[in-house]
Amino acid sequence: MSIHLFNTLSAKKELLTPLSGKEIKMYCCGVTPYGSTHIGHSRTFFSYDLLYRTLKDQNYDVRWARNITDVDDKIINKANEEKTTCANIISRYVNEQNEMLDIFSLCRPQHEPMVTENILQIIQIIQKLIEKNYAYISNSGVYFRVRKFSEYGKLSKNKIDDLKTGARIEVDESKEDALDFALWKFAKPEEIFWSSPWGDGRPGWHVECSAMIHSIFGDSIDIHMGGRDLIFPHHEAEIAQSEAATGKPLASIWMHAGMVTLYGDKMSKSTNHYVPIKDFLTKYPPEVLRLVFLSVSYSQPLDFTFELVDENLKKLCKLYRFVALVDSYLESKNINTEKKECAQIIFSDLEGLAQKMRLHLCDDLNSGLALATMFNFIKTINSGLSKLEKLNQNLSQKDFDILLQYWPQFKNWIQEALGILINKPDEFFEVLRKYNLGAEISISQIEKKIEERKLARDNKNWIESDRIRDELLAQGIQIQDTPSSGTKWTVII
RNA sequence: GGUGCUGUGGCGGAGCGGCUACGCAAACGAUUGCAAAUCGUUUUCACAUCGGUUCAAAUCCGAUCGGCACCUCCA
Repeated sequence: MSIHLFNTLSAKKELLTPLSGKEIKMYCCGVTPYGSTHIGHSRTFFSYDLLYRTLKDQNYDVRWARNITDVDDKIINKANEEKTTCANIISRYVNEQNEMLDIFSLCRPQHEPMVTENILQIIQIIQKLIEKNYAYISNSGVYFRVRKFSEYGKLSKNKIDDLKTGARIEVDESKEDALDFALWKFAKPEEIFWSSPWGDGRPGWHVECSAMIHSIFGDSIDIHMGGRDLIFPHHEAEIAQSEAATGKPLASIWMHAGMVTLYGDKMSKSTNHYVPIKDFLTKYPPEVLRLVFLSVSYSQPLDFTFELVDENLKKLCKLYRFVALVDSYLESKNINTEKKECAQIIFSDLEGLAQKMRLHLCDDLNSGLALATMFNFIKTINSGLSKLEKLNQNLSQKDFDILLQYWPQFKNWIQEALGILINKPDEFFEVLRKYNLGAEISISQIEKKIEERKLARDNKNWIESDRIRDELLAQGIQIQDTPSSGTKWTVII
């Protein structure tokens, strides 16, 4: 199956054609670890994850790198603020990020380069740019000569002269042009620094990514991805540096994940308007956030609200209920032998379901349509099973065979490809119960109550049976009597 | 000011030339001891406005009016 991806560079959806064979070289911009990871960051990380999973699912041999910017003004500022070392700040937030990745089951790249591990490569690139006259040394650092790179602006579609008139950049007397950006910043007193042929200092932000890409992958990669806000100047600068140095295109496809707003305004660390991941996880199970992001296309902006999360929690419950239902059909096949076998085949679509969903994922990661396909399937099956119940008939042998062959396979696929439905339904509802109730009522207590209620119901003592149900309801537990598999419970959302 | 994205039913959100997206919410019915879940039906012209292209436009083009992002560090 061919994969089409929207390329910011060409502003078109393009067929993915790897530079070599089935190998994909992919680089994604990571974060600067100076503050708590928030929902906005995680959205971008979820987008990377979806791309990676889709490529893997299509049997590409993906080599993936995501950097950690461990040298930056903000880290230095934060360290000074807290009177601690940069290393402390970095390890604190890198750990936090890694915890987040684990909690959300986000795939990890094979390479997680740090700037400080790549100083040599950075110096080499800058050296090359100086030799080619693309860079110059001033009294505050080494700068890239933007006007010499004629294609500057090709990613963001900005024209150099438009930028200049609109720029609000502080005029730095030592720069030849206000647009020129730093490749190497000379060290101020008591700042961390490395030696270079031009003087002690540290690398500029943009050059780090170029250097890490070149040291891991070489001159060109297949896919470069990052948040939308990095298009300009970061990615534009990366293109300028790398392509000026090598004369080859840096990346074939440039992908950008949409920004997350919080009740209408952009989530951002600098404006202190954000929901930290830690806070989110005190209220909701992690899988819900994945569904929130899967429901909307990765490139579009997303307005995060708790109403939206609640809606997705309901959707997730619906998905898990369905899994539980189908599982029960597969497990209890031989129980109701007295029932007649149904002549109609209900599960015939199951065989091609994953493939249909794949088709959407391969179309610029259209996870929303993939999910819609799944929901359509659920409706068809529920409708079929509902008729079956009405006629008091059993699943056909053919259906059972289809289930046996394709259902475990499908569940496995959706876990791998979309990263959802990774728990057993019982476990999921148990996790939800903990979120809603803390430790007030245990599963064994719930089950005891259900047992008591069953006794009352058997005696047609409806008053007692309803009393027990209301009691559980007050504790957030919803009872469900099923015709064939007894009484079940779920959590009220 | 420049650049890019965007305006879809009560809400979120796909679709981007002809086909009920999907989900949530609401109402009624079936089912149920009553519920829940599930199924069925409904929520009258859903596609910002005005022009144009076309046999056909939410979808393409133009204009107008909104919203967001970037042009300074940002995922």
